[in-house]
Amino acid sequence: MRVISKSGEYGLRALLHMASNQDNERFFNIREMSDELDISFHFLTKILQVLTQKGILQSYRGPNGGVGFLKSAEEITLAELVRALEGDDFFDKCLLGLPGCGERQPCPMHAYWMGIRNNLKDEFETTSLADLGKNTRLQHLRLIA
Amino acid sequence: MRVISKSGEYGLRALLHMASNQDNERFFNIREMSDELDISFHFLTKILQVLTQKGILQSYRGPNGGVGFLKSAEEITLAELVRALEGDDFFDKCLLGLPGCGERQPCPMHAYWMGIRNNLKDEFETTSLADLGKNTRLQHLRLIA
DNA sequence: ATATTTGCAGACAAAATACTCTTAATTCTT
DNA sequence: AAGAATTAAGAGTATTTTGTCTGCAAATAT
Repeated sequence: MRVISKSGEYGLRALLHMASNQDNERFFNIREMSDELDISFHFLTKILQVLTQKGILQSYRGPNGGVGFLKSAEEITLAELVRALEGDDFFDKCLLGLPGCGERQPCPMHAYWMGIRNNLKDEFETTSLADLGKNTRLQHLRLIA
Repeated sequence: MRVISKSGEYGLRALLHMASNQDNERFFNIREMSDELDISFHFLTKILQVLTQKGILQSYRGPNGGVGFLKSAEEITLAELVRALEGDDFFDKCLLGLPGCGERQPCPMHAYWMGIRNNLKDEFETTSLADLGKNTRLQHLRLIA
């Protein structure tokens, strides 16, 4: 079940890394992160750029530059992040890929799938990056292979 | 949420189409299906070939040839079909794509994601193609755009 | 038998995704 | 003011996925 794309995985990992740090206000050097997480620097840069454009991160250039949370990690839900990384329709897509699938013109999987999908959405909507980050730190969970 | 690939979508749609037919024993002409479902003939052929190789379908060549269920649609679970289409590890993959993620070396999302994943697996495991097909037929649900 | 219809198999092409490289813009340091 | 460090932006490359084409193999019909 590849729920998210490779760039989605990378973005999520990077932000979990940031959120697992004690200091939530801190700016993170992208090069350091790409080294630690073993993700291509330029590729990660691009992914984080998107998150900056979408108002989840802020960035500064120059020496000691980097990226940091714009909102606090408590206010960023997993759902919001995933939507930013994978597209706004992430939680609305038809399992069979049929355009315009919905209550009016449901596919055979629609009702069934909507239940599962909404469940996931609720879960992701009520989970903050801070939660996941704190857990990561306290339990020393790994973000690398 | 792109849970399944394009070829997975096509395979699922084709088999739902077959399962929604009254006659479960029938053989279906691939060309007719590709026309009705608006899927590339050769591409669909390839997808169904895989299902034939995996023992879900059987096929016959020649005039009036086609593909039909090997087991009855009652015995084919959605989980089995999706595994055949998307790979056996479909319900086991790490959300962050980390190899070897598991109880011993969990990623930050592991426990969380495992819950959601297993839920989906249970749902898919207890849903048969026949169920979905019957529903499709009785409610005239659409399998095309 | 021969021709026709169908699925099988593999090569090829196009599109999407993943990744790399180069240059520009910004910030800091001295 | 000059230079170094860092992110932004965009072009370019590689890999994977998706889709097409051509010929072969099997079954049927005549």
